[in-house]
Amino acid sequence: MSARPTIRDVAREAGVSIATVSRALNAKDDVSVQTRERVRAAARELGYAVDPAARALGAQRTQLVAVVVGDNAGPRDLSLIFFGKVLAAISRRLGQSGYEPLLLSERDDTTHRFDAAIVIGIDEDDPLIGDLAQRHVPLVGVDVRCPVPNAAFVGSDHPGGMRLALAHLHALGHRRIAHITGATNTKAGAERLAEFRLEVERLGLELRDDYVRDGDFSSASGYRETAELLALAEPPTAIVAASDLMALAALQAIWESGRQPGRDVAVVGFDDLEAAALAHPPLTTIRQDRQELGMLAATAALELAEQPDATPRDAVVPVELVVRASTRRDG
Amino acid sequence: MSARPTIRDVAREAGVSIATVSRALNAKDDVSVQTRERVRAAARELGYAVDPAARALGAQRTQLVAVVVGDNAGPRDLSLIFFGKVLAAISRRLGQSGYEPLLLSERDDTTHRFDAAIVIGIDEDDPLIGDLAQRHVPLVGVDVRCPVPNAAFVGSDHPGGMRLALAHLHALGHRRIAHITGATNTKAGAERLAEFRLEVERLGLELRDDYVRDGDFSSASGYRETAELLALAEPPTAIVAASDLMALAALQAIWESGRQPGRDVAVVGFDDLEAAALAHPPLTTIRQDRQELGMLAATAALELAEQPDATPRDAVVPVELVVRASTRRDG
DNA sequence: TTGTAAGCGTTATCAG
DNA sequence: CTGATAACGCTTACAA
Repeated sequence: MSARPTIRDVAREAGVSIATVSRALNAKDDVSVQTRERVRAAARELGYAVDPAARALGAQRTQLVAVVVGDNAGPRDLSLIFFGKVLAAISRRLGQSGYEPLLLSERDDTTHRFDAAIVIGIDEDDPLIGDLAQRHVPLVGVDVRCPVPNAAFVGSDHPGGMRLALAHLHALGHRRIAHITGATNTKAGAERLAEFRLEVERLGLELRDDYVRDGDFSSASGYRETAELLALAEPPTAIVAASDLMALAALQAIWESGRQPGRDVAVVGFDDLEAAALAHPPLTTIRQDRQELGMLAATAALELAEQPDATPRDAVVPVELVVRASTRRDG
Repeated sequence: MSARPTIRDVAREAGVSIATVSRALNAKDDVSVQTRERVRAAARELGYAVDPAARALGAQRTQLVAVVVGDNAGPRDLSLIFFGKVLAAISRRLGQSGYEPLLLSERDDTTHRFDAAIVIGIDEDDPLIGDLAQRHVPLVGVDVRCPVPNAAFVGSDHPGGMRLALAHLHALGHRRIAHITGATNTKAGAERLAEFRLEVERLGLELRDDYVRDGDFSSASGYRETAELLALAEPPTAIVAASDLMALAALQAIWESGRQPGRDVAVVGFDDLEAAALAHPPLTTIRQDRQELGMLAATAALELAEQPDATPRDAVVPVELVVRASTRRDG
């Protein structure tokens, strides 16, 4: 029994034409309130729901938002550690407006059509961005500034985060502060590094080349560079790592050198992953509001999907210093 | 310029009818090889790609697989910590076959249509499962046994994992072993608990009620229950936690009690999250092959999508004991 | 405010 | 093996 009811069934039930049903259900303003209510009642009665495929074909909109999670912040699965929460928030926000996220692989043949796309963790010069722009897909970059017109941007306040970290350490009396960078082909990595340099000068500290170490967000690089730092003739008393994963690895390297993190070397991370609070000692870190990031990205995508000519506005999400024992002398 | 080419353009270019184009492109067997090649060439030439909406309307298949990540393993965002990697693998595998994952929220109005669904981290009696089954959507459960006919199952070997953990600890000489359970409304939580009981008996150890503590996978519960265990008159010498998050929290509680994890109390986790190796001491754990889990789930979904009457087969993915310092006396 | 009817781009049926 | 042609279910001018 029960083939899915179509718009025609609803029309019959409500005693109107299918065009009217369509209008009523899509909340067009040119339907009388009465008819609209009657139609809606009929639809509810029959358990009718628009067929998205038919709608897509007829109206050229799919109610789908593509989400592309690249891997410039670590291999793709690692990126999902960071972005999982963002993804969840995106999904939630889109759902509220009757949209749904389509999870795209970066090198997908991208067969499906969608009304907007959110890109995360990909490079600014990724050809994907050009492709999408050319197809007139409204774009939202999360921590990615898409170099095309009409793309929205949502990102964390990375420079602000670095300032918070350095101010905190400086206030604790640290003067020899090192930075293990993230991948500098990402906005997060590049901005944190740039601000580190500026702020170190601003604080009147010496900007030593050997205190700026190339990492790539991965724990492996964090471990490696920390070991190098500790081996210096004059090791730093504090390390700011551009990711929690690197910071956790730093703690490990510090323990293994016979020192005690917090007491002997202070460590600050970035992100506030779940594991940060569970570290030993618990990790001081710059928390990013991943929930808010996702919410804003989704909202921007919806706006652009519904009026592609709207001028996309940038959103910079504040970050927060979370102080834990890894920067405490009595750690 | 350049409206997307349609099947008609390809037909014209190749000098055949649109019906033939459709057949050729869909690899039907009733097209001559020559025509097929000619059509394909024309399609490539024009940069033609099927419009998925039109296809969905005509053929009743969307090339979409819904992925529902519930939150019975922690709030939704937390679940993504575990399942992010699974998700990535699903996405990759689906992409290979021209399908794409649609990320559904559990309480979504599920407007979109899809050819199969993969459910993760939801309860077996979640109404969603019934809904989907009724709509004749082929189902694949990851660590969820869907109580409907024709649903495939993919899961880790939880009992095997527990046996590995206990055998390891027993071999190290531990006799007072406790378990902090996961949420027992999940297969992972329930099976690990059940096997813990069986195996403790099998090893000839005493099965003490106060050594079986109710957790829910979250770090908070891990911390709480570990503290309780340490406060016992006769605390255990080893703890098996049903998740790494709980195990990491256990390490913390142990440190804070003035004991040293590994030396004084051994800890084994489950999952092998990225953070496990970065803990202090690094965490011994039962690694789940999340990549394989996702791959198998996607493969099962594809099979069912393409022939819904195929008998779904169960897949149990082996787990692996990863020994690190948290079970080493010299930890 | 509402109805009629022409697409939207495929797939599938049925002749040929 | 190939070609017409009728669905598929909806949106949207255009008319009324």
